[in-house]
Amino acid sequence: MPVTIEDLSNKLGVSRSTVSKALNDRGDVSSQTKARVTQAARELGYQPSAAARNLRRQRTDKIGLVVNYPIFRVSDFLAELIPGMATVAEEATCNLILYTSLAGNTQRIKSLCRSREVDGIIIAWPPRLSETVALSRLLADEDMPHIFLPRRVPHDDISYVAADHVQGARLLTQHLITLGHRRIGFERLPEVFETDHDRHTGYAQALQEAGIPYDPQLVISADTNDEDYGERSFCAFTALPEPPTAILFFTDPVAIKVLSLAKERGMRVPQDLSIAGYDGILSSGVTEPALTTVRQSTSEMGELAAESLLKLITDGGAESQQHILPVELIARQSTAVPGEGVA
Amino acid sequence: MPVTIEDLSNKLGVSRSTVSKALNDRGDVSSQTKARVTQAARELGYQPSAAARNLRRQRTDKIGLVVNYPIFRVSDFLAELIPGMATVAEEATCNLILYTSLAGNTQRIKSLCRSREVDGIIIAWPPRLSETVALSRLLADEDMPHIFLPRRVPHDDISYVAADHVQGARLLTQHLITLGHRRIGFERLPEVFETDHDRHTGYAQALQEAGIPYDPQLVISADTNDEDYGERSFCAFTALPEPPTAILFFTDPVAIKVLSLAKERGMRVPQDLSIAGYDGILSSGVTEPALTTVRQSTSEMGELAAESLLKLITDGGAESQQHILPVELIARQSTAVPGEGVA
DNA sequence: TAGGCTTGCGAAATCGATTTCGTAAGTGTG
DNA sequence: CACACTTACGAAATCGATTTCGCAAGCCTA
Repeated sequence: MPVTIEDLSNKLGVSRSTVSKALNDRGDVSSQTKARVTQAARELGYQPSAAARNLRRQRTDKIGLVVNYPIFRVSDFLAELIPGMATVAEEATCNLILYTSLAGNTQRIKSLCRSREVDGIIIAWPPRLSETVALSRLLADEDMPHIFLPRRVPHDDISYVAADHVQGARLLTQHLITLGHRRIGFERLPEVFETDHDRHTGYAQALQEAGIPYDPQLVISADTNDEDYGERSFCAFTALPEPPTAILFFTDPVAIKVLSLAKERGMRVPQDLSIAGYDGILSSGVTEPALTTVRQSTSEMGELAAESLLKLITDGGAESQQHILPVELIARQSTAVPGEGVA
Repeated sequence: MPVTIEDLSNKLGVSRSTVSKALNDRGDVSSQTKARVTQAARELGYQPSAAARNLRRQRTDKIGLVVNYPIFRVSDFLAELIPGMATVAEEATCNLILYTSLAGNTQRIKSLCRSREVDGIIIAWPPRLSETVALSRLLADEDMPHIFLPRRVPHDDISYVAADHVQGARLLTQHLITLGHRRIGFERLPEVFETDHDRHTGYAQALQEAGIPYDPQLVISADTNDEDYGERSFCAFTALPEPPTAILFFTDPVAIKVLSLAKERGMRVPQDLSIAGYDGILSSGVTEPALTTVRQSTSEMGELAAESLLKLITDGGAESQQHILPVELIARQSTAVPGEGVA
C-alpha cells in the first residue's frame, strides 16, 4: 500500500489539512512546518493519490485525443501528431489519453464527458462539417472544452487547428506555372469539405494570377468508393482529349501510387508528366523520382492543438481558438519543365 | 453539473447503495428495482464519476505507455504501435495514457506508480539491459504490473514482447546466400544489446548452415556518436581490402540513406552491391530500388503487449509474459544475384 | 405459532485527498 | 489593560462512488 496523507500526518503529529496545505503552498502554514512536511514527504516518497485528488478538485489534468484509427493508420500522421501533443501537455503537468474507438459514436462521447475523466478533448477525425458542428454543440452542452483537427471549421465559435490549404495549393500551382505548365490537372475530394474547398480556391487563384483560364475539364472529383481511387483519377486525367502536363493529387500516398502506375504505362515522370502530392509524408522523400509536395507540420499542429486546448480549459473557453498554420512547398524531382527531365 | 448517483437515488426514492448495486449487477436487488434504476439512469444520462469510482475501487482502468520520444519520433514505430495497443485496451474497457517525458527519469516513474493513476505500464524505450532490470525491480517493488517492448529480456521474471531477431537476420542472410553471395557484410549496434546479439547469432547461424566461414572483417560495429553513423559504416565496408558484395544494415533508415550514398558514388544497387535494411518501415517499399528488409509487425507487438499487460493486471502477475513474435522476410529489388540486376 | 431462511433494501463506513471555517495563541495599539 | 488583528493549526465537511453489514418483511417448516 502506498503512503497516504494520513500516514504522513500521523508520523509528523500534525493534521491532514496542514500536510495538504504545506505541500500545496496554501499559505496558512509556518515555514518550519512546511519544511518538516516537505522533508518527511520526500523521505517517505509520498505521492498524492490521483483518484482522490481528481475527485476533490473536479479536475483530472488529463486531455483526451479522439482519433479515427482506420483512417489514420495508413499514414504517419499519428506518429507525428501524438508525441508533440503529449509533450506539450506534459509540460503543463497534464497527460494525454487516447481514444481510438469513439469516433462517430455520439453516445460514448457523451459518456466520456459525463464521467469527467478528461478535462478537455482534441478531436482528430475528419467528419463532415455537419457532424463537426453537431459534435461541437454536444460537447459544449456537456461543458467539455474541445478543439478540432486538422480541418478548418467555418464557425466563429468552434475551435480548431488546421493548415493553410489555400496557400498550399496555390504554391504548388504557382510552382508548376513557373516551370511552364499551362494545363494543370487538379484532383478534388469533395468529402473533405473545407480542405477540398480551400485547395481548390488556391489552385484557381494561382491560375488567375497567371492569367491562365480555368478549365473545368482539368478538375476531376475522385470517386472514393474503394481504396484505389487514385488509379481511377489518373485514368480519367490521361483519358482526356487534351491531357494535362502536370497533376496535383490530393495526398502523397495517392501520388506515390500513381508514380509507379505511370512507370508501368511507360510514361516518364517528370519528362512526360509532372506529378505532385500533398502532405509531405516521410515516404515522399525517398521515391524515385522524389515527390514534389506541400508539407504541413503535423507535429506543430499537435503542439498547437494541445496548447490551445489547455488555454480553453483554463480560460473557461472565453474565446475560441482558431489557428491556421503556414505550409511549405517542397519542390522535388517529380515536377519539372514540361518535356524536360531534371536539370 | 453532471448527474450524480445521489440525484438518481433521490429521483427514484431509493438509496444510493441500491442504485449502485443495480447498475453494477451486484445481486441483492429485485429485478423490478433494477429495471427502474436502469431506466432512470438512461433517461438522465447518468455516467458514474471516473474519479470517485477509481478512488473507491483502487483501480483506474488505464494503462500507461512510457515512450522515449526523441528516439521514436524518427520512425513510424509509434504510429503502428499505439493504435493497436489502444484498441486492444479499449476492448477491455481500458484506456491508454501516454508518457513521453518519463523515459530515464526513475524518480518520476516512481511518482507515477505511487499516484496510482494507471493500473499497469508498458515501457517502450530501449534502455540498456542493466537499466531494464533495475527498472523492472523498481516497478515490482511498487506493485506495478509492467511489460517491456520491443526487446527480449533474458530474465525469467521480466515480461516483454519482442520480435524474433535471430530468425530475422537468419532469413536475410539465407536470402543473400541463396542469391549467390559469399561475402556478406553485417553492421552491429552493440548498444542494442539483446537485439544486436540475436541478429548476430542469426547471421552466424545462416553462414554456418551454408558452410561459409565467418569472417570478422565483414562484421563492423557502428559508431553511433552522431546521426550519420550509417555513412561511416558504409565507408568502413567499402574500404575493406576485399569488400562485401552485400551488406545487412541495422535499420531501414540507415539502409535507405546508404542507397542514395551508393548512387552518389556511382555504385549501382543491386548490380554492384546488394543492400538490406531491417524493420520494414513504410518508406522501405517506395525507394528505388525498393529495399529488401525484414518486417516485424509492430501493430501486433502493440496489441500483444496490451493483452499481456491486461493479463498481468488481472492475474496479479502470477506468471511473467514473454512473447517472441515471428518476423517476415521481404525480398525486394535492393538485393540480387551478385553482378546481375533484377530479373 | 415459534424459529430459521431468504430476499431486498438502506445506513454508514470507506477510499484519500482538498477546502472551509473556527479557534487559540501571539502581537500590536491606544 | 482591553481590544482588534494576525498567524498557525485542526476538526469536519466534501467530492461521488462502492461495499459492508444490519434489519425488516415475507415465507416455509415442524
